[in-house]
Amino acid sequence: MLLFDSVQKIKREFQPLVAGKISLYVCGPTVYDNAHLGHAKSALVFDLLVRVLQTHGYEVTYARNITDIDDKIIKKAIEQNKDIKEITEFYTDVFHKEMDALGVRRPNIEPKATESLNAMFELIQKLIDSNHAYKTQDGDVYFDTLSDKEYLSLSHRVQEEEDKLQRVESSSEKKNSADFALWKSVKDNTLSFNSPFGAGRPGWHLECSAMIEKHLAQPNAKFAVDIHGGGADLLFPHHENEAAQTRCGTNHALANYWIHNGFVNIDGEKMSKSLGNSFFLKDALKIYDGEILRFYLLSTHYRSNFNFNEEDLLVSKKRLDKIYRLKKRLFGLPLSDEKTLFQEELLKVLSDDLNISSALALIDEMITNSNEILDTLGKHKEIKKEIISNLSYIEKVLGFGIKNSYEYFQAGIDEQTKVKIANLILQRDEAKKEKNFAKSDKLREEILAYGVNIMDTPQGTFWEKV
RNA sequence: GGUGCCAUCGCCAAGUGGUAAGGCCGCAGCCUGCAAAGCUGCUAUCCCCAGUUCAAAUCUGGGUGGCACCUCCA
Repeated sequence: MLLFDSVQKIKREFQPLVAGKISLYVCGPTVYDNAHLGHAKSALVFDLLVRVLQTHGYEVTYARNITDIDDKIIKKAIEQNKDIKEITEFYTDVFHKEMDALGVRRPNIEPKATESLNAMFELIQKLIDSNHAYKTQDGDVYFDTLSDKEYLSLSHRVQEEEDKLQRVESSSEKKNSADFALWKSVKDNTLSFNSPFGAGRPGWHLECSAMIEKHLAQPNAKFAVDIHGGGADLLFPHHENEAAQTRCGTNHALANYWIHNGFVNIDGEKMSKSLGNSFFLKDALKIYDGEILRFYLLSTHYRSNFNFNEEDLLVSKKRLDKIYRLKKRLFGLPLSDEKTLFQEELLKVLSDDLNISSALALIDEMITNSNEILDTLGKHKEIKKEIISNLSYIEKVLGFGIKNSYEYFQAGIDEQTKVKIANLILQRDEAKKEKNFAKSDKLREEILAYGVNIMDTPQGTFWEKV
């Protein structure tokens, strides 16, 4: 398995810290607003990574945090005159449901900041004890970036000399402009926790380091976890700071491999709250099937920037349709998990830093070959078994084709309409038998008016939602 | 300004030294009462210039054009 390590900037052969096991930590959402397509992309990428690693036989422990302590959450709670917990629980629940719709499996561990405070206190204390952190007169605790010789080694950034020298006169503030808060003292009545460092709130970067120590860290390994992931924008400062905290506060570095996914843009522009062009998942899911969104968002390489547009999304729908049409041709036949060459090749390309384009090309080729065989050798039992096992392999590794194929094609059509369509098809079949094609064509028009397509096959007439 | 990434057919997109995958669209055909679906065939020399090499989309240098991070952000 080759993975591109975004810190070393090369593809590296993956070697786990413990044979057969993998620890993976991914930065999850701050639950103060609806998730957008970018959150979906990130979750999908790591869902795919976990599936591929598991297919290789690794036992993966996957943790993705929920940030439920944050200034933006507090702001929203005040604005809406709601309890903070009400906000965080609501958006956590929405996030879960939306991820389910995308076929993103839940991580094994989903730690929350509010449940990880003791781990954070421990880490802060260690950093203070080792002179990597200091307390200001205001009661804040800062990480001393100058005390970490390797600071900025992750993001390969060069710290400006002026910045370094920019020592602040007042002792109540931080020593260096790059220093970041581990603990922020809070004087108001918003959201505050008691700590050995006084009442306050943790800095954002701290929770990830603390949670990793608490839930995943290998005590005697060189790295706390095998893989740490997140969106490309997190590399600096978030991951840089996490790495510094862990490096200085524990006896190991944070992660052996760093994986960062690319961005989702809309009309060539970055989605952002400030630009007001966020495409929220809840809105996307109203228009498009979750599995189509899954296919679309995964259809280009995870590190590339992704430019969302509806035309390309509809192409993804067509490609997914082809999987389901093949599945429909084999409807009702027993499942099979026979190993095939196709599966071997699929896993091989996905093992090269998740080369999804090559994987999709293999799938299209498999579908075309299978359709051709079914067209010509309709009764070939062994071949059918192979195709079925290939389809279930795609389901397992990529999460495509998980639904019942009839339900997939008829989703969103109510029962009443389904009955009407079925009746019209019966009438049309009668007209066709009588060779009354004028009538049968007229009936077809009526059927198409429901926004569905029909197809005559030797097994009868089927319909699909357009 | 600093750091880094990218530029492949009308569109999306692999390939990163050995002579251009795949999908969409389009065209032609098979199948069909006609369609739809499915199948078959056809469609690019890789932003520009120079260099290295027996050989470059792939390496080097220089352009041009996009983009990201440097502040909360997936």
